[in-house]
Amino acid sequence: MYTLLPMEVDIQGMRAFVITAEELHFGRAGERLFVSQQALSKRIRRLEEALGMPLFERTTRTVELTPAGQRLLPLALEALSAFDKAIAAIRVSADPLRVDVYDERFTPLRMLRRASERDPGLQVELSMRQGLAVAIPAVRRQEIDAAFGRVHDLPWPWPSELACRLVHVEPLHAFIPQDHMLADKSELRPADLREWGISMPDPAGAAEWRGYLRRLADHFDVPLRFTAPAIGQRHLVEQFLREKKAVGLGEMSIDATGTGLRRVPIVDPTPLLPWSIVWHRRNPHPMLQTLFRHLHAATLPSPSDRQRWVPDVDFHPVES
Amino acid sequence: MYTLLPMEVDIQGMRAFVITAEELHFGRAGERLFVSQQALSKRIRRLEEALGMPLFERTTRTVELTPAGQRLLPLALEALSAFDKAIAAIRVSADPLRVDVYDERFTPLRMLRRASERDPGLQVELSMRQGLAVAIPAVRRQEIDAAFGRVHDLPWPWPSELACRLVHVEPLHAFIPQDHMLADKSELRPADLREWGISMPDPAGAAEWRGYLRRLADHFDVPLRFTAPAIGQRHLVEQFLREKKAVGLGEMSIDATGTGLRRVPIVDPTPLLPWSIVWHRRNPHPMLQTLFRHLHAATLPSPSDRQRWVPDVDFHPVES
DNA sequence: TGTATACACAACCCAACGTTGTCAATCAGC
DNA sequence: GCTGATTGACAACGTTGGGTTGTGTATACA
Repeated sequence: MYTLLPMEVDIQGMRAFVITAEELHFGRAGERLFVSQQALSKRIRRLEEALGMPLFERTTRTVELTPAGQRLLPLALEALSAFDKAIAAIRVSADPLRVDVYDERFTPLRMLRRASERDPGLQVELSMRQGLAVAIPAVRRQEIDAAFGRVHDLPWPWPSELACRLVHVEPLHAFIPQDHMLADKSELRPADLREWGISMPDPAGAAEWRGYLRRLADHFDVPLRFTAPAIGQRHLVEQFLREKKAVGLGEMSIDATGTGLRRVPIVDPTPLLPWSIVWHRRNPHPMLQTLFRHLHAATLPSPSDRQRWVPDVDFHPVES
Repeated sequence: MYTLLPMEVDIQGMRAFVITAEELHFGRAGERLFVSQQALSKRIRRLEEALGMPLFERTTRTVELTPAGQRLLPLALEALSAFDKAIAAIRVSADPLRVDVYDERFTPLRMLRRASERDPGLQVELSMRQGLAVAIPAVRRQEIDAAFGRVHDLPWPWPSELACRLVHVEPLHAFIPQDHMLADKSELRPADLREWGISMPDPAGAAEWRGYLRRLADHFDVPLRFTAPAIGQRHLVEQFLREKKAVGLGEMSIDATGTGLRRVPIVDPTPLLPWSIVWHRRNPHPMLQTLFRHLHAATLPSPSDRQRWVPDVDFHPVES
């Protein structure tokens, strides 16, 4: 027979409580916890039932802590940190987490750096395989524990043993030599690039980024030319500087000062790079969820949003 | 889409670890945790996978902590106590747990007293309805949160919304006036009682205890007489003292000194009273599992054990 | 008053985690 | 040594907790 115990307070519930108490907003807190608003609502309700009293006072528009919730918050933080401490103490001697960040010049490296700054126990071993199309087989073989990249336009169907999650969307800007005709523009529209064209280093093995650029060029009817594969940031800058006509694209957060390039926002719409993290569903590495705790779920713009653009396929969840 | 997180360390796992580290025996630890040895084995294995390293060194005959396990133990205790503290702090103002202990003179009251001594946060409101046959309807109506008693020979089939669990088996001894012919025996066999008979106060509404005594008397072919219902321990003692021939039965742990009664063990076999706790599967009371944590699972003797006896029906799980 | 946005409720469904029934290895006693 | 009891592990199976999406309802603001 399968006897039930009444609901017990669990760590997930406590974490949900703490995050929700910070955000005071079920939707945002749900995103941070990688669950839907409804699921979080259930979790909190379960916790409240397990504790026997409400922790939040909700109206349809506002969320605030009840007195009981206020009392619980510091104690919950303490309990969670005691747990994390216990777990971290055991894991110190464990293997570092092996993560592929695509390349030194993209957002994933920055996200990872921020995570490991916040959590010194999070030991990471980087790899840069220049593309999910290359990194994914390594994830499947468990040679690496996680990889960042775009999960569409891969050369094969999605492997069912892998899971992925959107963790960031990064606006694309144009990077233009200072003596270029467009260099003094304060912003550009994709349509403005039609006569100039886009020039990008060949993503080589990264089928998914080639796919992204192809879809971008096709959608806005902009000529696209691939130059030699770029080896490192400096090489990339040199390639961009050589261009007389076509412009290069790069992530908004890249710092162009001192390179001879100017960064010009692209608007109306702004193309977004969707960054997901990919991992093996059965990967037992204990530090994976520690990493997840430092990443927030991101959301794509609404398909009807005319100010921002991602390829149509990216709206569909990946399927094996 | 339903994305998986890799396994996370949970409280259940930590509690399992702590108990197992105390017992160093999966079977016994499983009993204390109210799960089977196999389930506990899985739990520990999950925890070990979540942490990325083994915590126990097992052979088929021995279990010991690995160095990692030794390091974890004090931290785990600390984390668990931080959790319990947080939970307890919230629950102080909550309703007390309403528990039926059958009667002041039986084991459940002692078990409950021990639990509440160990855990001052466990506030209990007692009731003594003199029988599960009376208490169970109250549990179903959620008037009380739990009740102790024997779960067989009830006047109706087992209500499916209730769960129960064996938490104690208590040997029955004979209580005999000091001037009785049998009073100087050091032990009695059930067969010895045939010529004397058993005299017990009428369990009144407690069909399950009447059933127990009936089965005991029938099985050993001992005459059984019910006297007036006993109101309290003193009344019971008086009834026993009045007997010239038939002997009374009572729990081994009852202290008879100063009552004029002598307690004589019954052996070959010793009848055992099976005490279970009963609760409503959906009872959300937060302190129920706190109570459970202080009760251990008990096990009946093997049916082939000739030294101890319980009614045959008690070996079958209750069914609705 | 219409629209956007908040949380809750309902239906569905997957996989986690319990169960029972074995099995293999070891120890104790004859 | 063999035999039986007892250990933890493995396999197959079933239930349900807890996720999902879709919808409902109330509030705030233009």
